[in-house]
Formats: sequence, C-alpha cells, structure tokens
Amino acid sequence: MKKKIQVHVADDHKILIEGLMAIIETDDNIEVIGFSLTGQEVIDWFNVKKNKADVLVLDITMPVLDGIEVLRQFKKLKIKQNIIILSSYDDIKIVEEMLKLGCSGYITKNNAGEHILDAIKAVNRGEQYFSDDIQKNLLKSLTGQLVPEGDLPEKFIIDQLTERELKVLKLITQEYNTTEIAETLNIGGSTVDTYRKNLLRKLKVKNSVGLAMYAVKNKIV
Amino acid sequence: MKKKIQVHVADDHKILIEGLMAIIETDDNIEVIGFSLTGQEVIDWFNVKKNKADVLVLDITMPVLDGIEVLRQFKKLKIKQNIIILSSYDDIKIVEEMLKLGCSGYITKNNAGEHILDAIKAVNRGEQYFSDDIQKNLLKSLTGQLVPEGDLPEKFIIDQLTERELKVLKLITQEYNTTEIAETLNIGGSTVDTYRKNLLRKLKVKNSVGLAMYAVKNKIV
DNA sequence: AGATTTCTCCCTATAAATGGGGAGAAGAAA
DNA sequence: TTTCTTCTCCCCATTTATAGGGAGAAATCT
Repeated sequence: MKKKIQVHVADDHKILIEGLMAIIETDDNIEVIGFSLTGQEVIDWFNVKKNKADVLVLDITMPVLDGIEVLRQFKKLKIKQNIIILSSYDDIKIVEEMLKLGCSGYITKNNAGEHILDAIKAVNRGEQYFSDDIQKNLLKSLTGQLVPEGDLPEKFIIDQLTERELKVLKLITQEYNTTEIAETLNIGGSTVDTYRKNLLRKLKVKNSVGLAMYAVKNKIV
Repeated sequence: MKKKIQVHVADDHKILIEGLMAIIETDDNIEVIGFSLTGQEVIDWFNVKKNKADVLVLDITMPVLDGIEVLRQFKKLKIKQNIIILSSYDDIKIVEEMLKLGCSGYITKNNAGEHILDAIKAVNRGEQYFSDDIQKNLLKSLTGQLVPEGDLPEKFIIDQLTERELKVLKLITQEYNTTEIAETLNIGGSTVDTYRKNLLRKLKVKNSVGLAMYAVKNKIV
C-alpha cells in the first residue's frame, strides 16, 4: 500500500483547522499528522521537535509569528518543506512575496474547500498550485517577466506538462480530434484521451476550448 | 419555388468551363446562364448585351482582356456585380488588388471544386468568400490594417456574424458548454446548437476549438 | 406584397469528448 | 532496491458536440 501524504496544518482559528482536517481526511491518500495555532508552534514542530510532514498548509495571519515570518525562518533554518499558503488575501504582491519566500501553492480561503486536496497532491509532487483567482492574477501580472527566484521549485504550470502532453495540446489547438492526433503521433486513441484528461486536470480548464485558450494566453502556440 | 442563382462563367479554357458547369449544376439552386472565353466577351455580355447574372466567376489570365481589366471596366462602367475570382495565383498582393477592384470572392484553382458552390452562394448573399489557403494568407497579411476600399461590400467574415452568433462565440471561448450558454442567453439548447453550427460553417473551422482560435486571432476576445 | 434576414426551436443520428478508474513497461532518480 | 515519472493502453459510462434536415415568427428591406 502506498504511503499516505502527511500534512501539517497551521491556522490560528481552531475551527478552520478542524474543518480542514475533516475535508482532508475524506481522501484516503492524505492524512493530517499535526497542527499548529501559531507561527512559533510551526517552527517548533518542524525545527525543534524535528517532526516531518510532506506538506504544510499555512495561514498568513497568525499571532506570535505570522506566516511570512515562518517562511523566512524556514529559509534561514534551511528547512525544505512543501508549503501551501492558505490566505484571505488575493493581492498579487503578497502572492509573489510568498513565492519568493519559497511556498509552492497559494489558495484563497473562499475556495479552499474545493481545491485543498488537489493542492496538497500537487505540491507533494513538487508542482506548484494556485487557486483559480490567484492564477488569473498571476497570469495578468507576469506577461513574460517575474519567475520566482531562490531555491524553490521554480516551475510554472507549463513546465509541469510532459513532452507528449505538450504535443497533444498543440495539436488540439490546430483543431485536431482524438483520432487525428493519434495518427499524427502514432499512438492509440485511448492514449490521446489520457493525455487530454491529464491536460484538463493540470491546467484546470473545463474543456478543449479551455486548453486552446490556455495555450494562446501562455504563448505555447 | 425559389429563383435559382444565375451564374456566368469566364475562362479561356473551355474544358475548365465545362467542368465548372458540371459541378455547378449538381446543385439545384444554381444554374449557369452564360459563359465567356475572353475578357472582352464578358464585358460585352454584361454591358453591350445588357445581360444579367447573380454571380460572375472570373479567371484572371485570359486573352484579349484579362480579369483585372474586366474588373476595371466594370468599375468604370459602374456595373455592380458579385464576382468570384478563380485563379491559379495565391499571391496575397494579387488578392488584395482584386479586392480593391471590387471582387467578392477569391478561390484558387487547386481547390475550386470543393468550394465553388459555397463561394457562389456566399457572394450571392453579399458575403465575401475566400478559399482556405487564401484566407490564411489574408489573415497573415491583415493584422489590423488593410480593409478593402471603394464601393465593394466592405465586409469581412466577422461582420457576417449576427449579434447572437457573436455572443455565442464569445461564450464558447469562455469554456461554456451548450447548456450554460443557453442559460446565459435565456434561449433553448437547440438554438445554441444552431448558432454553433452556423459559426462552424461561416468561419469554416472544424470544431469549437477552431472557433476559439478564430476569435483570438481576430481579436474578438 | 414578396423576399430576406434573424432569431427561435424541433427532429434524428452519429461522432467525439469527458470523467473515473486501473495497469504494465521502461527508465530515471533516490 | 525501491520509488517515481512518463508513456502507453484498457475498461466503463455519461455527457457534449457535430451534422443534416426542417420550420415558424418577427422584423426589415425592396
């Protein structure tokens, strides 16, 4: 049996932690192995107590030591950790600041429930994850420039696509259907289906039109 | 019963005229009512003999008086005529020149057979029509500028779309499916289907992705 | 008055896409 | 060695899209 993804949750509102735990544990592949109510507790848990977790879900506003400071400490203490920021702010400046400090995901509280599980799995794979609203702002902001620096994953969604997925994406934008793509790439139709499904999931769009629009916006085509 | 679309065909190769007539008369809504082997014959037929036709299919290279000169004469003589240029040239310069001289359609000889019927119907409706290869070149050429001048229809494909079709197109690019579009516009799903069918036909693309890409390229979204 | 366009909806039928899952093989990485 | 990723294919079922046709009502234009 596969090892479950172990998650630590940090937020100053206990009720939110409990809610998150309830959501998270509906997924058999993820388990909550600890939680903190202040930033100091988080640092202690990871640094002093030498505990480990695959993913840390972290609120920004917390007493004693806030999320930003936690990230700074992690960086200073050279603690490598997959971190998802759970915040009520959707200000792009803050998001970019968090990225620079080494977080891998950022979701706003208003649609946390829908995406938290996906986010945990994504950052656990080493990918980045942003909720829809954040992603929109990010795309608007970075029209070529930015790119988070430092020793963080340094990957954007486009980089998460495999070579094959990228080829399929390009062919989709050229109005190819499954059969035509399969013939072009000399693979089976069901394989193309798989790639399209992966693309829809990874790029978080609803249909092939969404894939095409994504490709255009990100200058893939 | 509806009146048939009456067509005059002009080309210096009789065999081509005969071929065209055979193709055209497979369609019950179109009939060939005359033909010319030289440019002079065309002018005579329309100007001297005062004959009329709904659509003139015109070759560029003809002895005595070529297609370009025919267009110039038509303009000078103020003969309003829906004209489709049937040419072996796909040079964009020539196409634009023809457009300025008042033609409504331009198809290359290598894919005339497939499109001639559509082209005749389109220009008869007052629309413009270009074969795929020409259209590609046109799109490449006009990235905003151009627009044929003079007293010609002055319409591009985008203008052929009705208000409703345009709205549906925009919603498609936003990843809406039929049901969602129907709800947004407060119309039935079958109506949305109709609009999408119209869009696919008018924009000559293969699927909704093609519609989205068209919208992007033409800055509709 | 007749023709045309636009908007609206319907029918039938097939093709294609989407969503969920699983799974083996090869190769790279830890 | 074990794990992970990528590529490949399969199953199932449902939803959506595509293609072809027709047709009525209202408005507009000739």
